[in-house]
Amino acid sequence: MPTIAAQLDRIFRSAIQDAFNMASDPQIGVSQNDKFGDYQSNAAMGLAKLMAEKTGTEANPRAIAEQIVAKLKLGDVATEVTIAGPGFINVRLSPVWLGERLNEIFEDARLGIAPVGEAQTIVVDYSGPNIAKEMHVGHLRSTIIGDAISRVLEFQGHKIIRQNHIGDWGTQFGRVVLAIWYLVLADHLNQVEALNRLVAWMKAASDAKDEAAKGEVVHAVAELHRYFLSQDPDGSVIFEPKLSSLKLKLGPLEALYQFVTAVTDSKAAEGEMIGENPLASLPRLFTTFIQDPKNPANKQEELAWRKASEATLETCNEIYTKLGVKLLPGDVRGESAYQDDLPGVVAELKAGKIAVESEGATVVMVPGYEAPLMIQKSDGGFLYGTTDLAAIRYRITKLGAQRIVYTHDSRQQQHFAEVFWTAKQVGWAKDVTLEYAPFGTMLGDDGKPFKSRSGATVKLKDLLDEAEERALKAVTEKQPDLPEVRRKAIAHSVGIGAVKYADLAKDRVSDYVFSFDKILALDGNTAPYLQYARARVRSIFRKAGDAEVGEIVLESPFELALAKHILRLGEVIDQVARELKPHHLCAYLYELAARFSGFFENCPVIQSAPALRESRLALCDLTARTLERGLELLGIEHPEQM
RNA sequence: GUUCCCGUAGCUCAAUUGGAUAGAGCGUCGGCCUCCGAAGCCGAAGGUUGUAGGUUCGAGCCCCACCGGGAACACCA
Repeated sequence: MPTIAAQLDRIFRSAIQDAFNMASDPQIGVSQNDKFGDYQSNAAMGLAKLMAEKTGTEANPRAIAEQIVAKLKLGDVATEVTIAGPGFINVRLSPVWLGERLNEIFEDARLGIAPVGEAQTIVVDYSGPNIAKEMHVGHLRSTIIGDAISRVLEFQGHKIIRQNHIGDWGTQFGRVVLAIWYLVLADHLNQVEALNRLVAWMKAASDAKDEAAKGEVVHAVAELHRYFLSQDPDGSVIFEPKLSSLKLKLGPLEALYQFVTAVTDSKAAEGEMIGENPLASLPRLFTTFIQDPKNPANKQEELAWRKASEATLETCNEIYTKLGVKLLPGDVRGESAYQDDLPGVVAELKAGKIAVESEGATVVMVPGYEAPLMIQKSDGGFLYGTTDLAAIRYRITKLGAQRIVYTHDSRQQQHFAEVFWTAKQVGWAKDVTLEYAPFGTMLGDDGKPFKSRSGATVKLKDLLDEAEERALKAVTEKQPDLPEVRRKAIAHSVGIGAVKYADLAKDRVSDYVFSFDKILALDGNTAPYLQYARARVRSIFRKAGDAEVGEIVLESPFELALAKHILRLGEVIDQVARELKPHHLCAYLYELAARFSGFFENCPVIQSAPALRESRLALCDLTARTLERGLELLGIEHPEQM
């Protein structure tokens, strides 16, 4: 069944055609105020202006509205059509017709929402964590929003290809390899404690911004480094043999990675020589090794990099599972996957005269931007823009993408604008829609970026754990008699759902303030409220026993208000898909729960006479199924009982 | 310096992308449990949409200038 808005669009469109012999958008919208009607067309005012411009004489919008209304073939859809204000055409839908529509969608698992006519292949690029770093709250929004958008587009019937463009390449890998080298050597040479002491010392010196102390640490690190090197000069004695059997864990790796970064970035590292190189240059050295991974001489570096990737992805997958996000290991195609394509990308851009040489580097001058998009450094190295362009080309030519959606934070706005422009200019994305769905920062109660009390970035896992713990506390308080397994399962659904919903319910473009108390509240636009509303509807059926569900007949205004809203799900899904903004669906579900409350308070179900009871039970069932479908499209669970 | 995003009730957020009287929740005040789940529901108070112009039948939304907050800007990703 087409949406009501779509049906009215068609009817009004042909009425305008009949009246004025012209094609025009009838501007169908839902009435804001119930007293006007249910839907309205705002076309008359625009048409009046258009005609005035054409003929040079004044046109009265109300008269135009009357001519449209005269041609309307609404059949049994509406009971009332009125013209109001400057020329609004208000339509009140027929309760009988609405009842028929509900009975029609009742039989349909998709709730009457037809798949789109022309299915597209859409790539959705989201999450994108970095290797050797645990996911933190900064990755939450991309992961959650990207997942919800994917689900909605998929439900519409599009072919969705999820792409996890992980940060698994680049100059930072020298540091990662160096960190693993320290890890392995320290372990084998009984220097773990010594290394840990240095790590703690460096952190203290960095926190205190004490340059002199940092210099001392760097000196000590260099000493340990030289000792390691003396025991295993080319990695063949300890590093390589131990590497293949190494069980690398992300936690220790990340700590050591940060340590290596702090050490090699410090000024003192320039003065500390390791063989022919200063300590600071070692990461760059490893980076050059790793950029030739197929060379047998670089086997150990390549293996270390792979270990780091595996350890990171393992942890990410745990998070994805916990979040109930539909990102699978097979969706991972990170920056490293495009390395072979980069020279070709640059060559093609140069051949097309889109990229030019500038100060020894290769850049694309994008109109409107002062800074160009860099695609090759003067030393021949490539940049993330190059990788992004290679990914676009791959997605279009190999994956057959007709639309590519990026959910990444708004700081990348300029970067994506330049990359998209370049992809269009070179011709790869000629008939492809490239869309950037940016989002703002997650803030703490203080209005500053969300951090722990000590000021550190909050690990995503810790945030989710706390949400579940708080939810468990609430469940235990309200339902102490439930067995612990059940309570934990509910707490998982509620806690994780609350975090996800809080993120999805806000317009993604602006920053938003995160507060555990608010997102877990049972009042207001929260996941627990919707989950509760749905559990409450379902409980009616437990109470009703074997009562039958029957034909829906709408009489009470509360039934009508609920019915009209249920029938709007398809319109809202269209809107979410068009704008890539899941918060419209959240607002819809919240309104649905509110209208159900009105119905529930005023319309007895079980105690009613058989025919009415059957009708109202069917309405309850449709409400529950709409809530369930909506929550599923957001990626949020709905426990049977709370 | 250039470019971009955001300023809406005390607080957290909406407003069908230019439509009618700017809506919710929290908080405040007042009601509702012999009654289908009170983790709930109903009602009241609360606004010069940062400021000042402009565009038109109509502006929270578009244009201009300010004010305030945030961000990105050549060899990191």
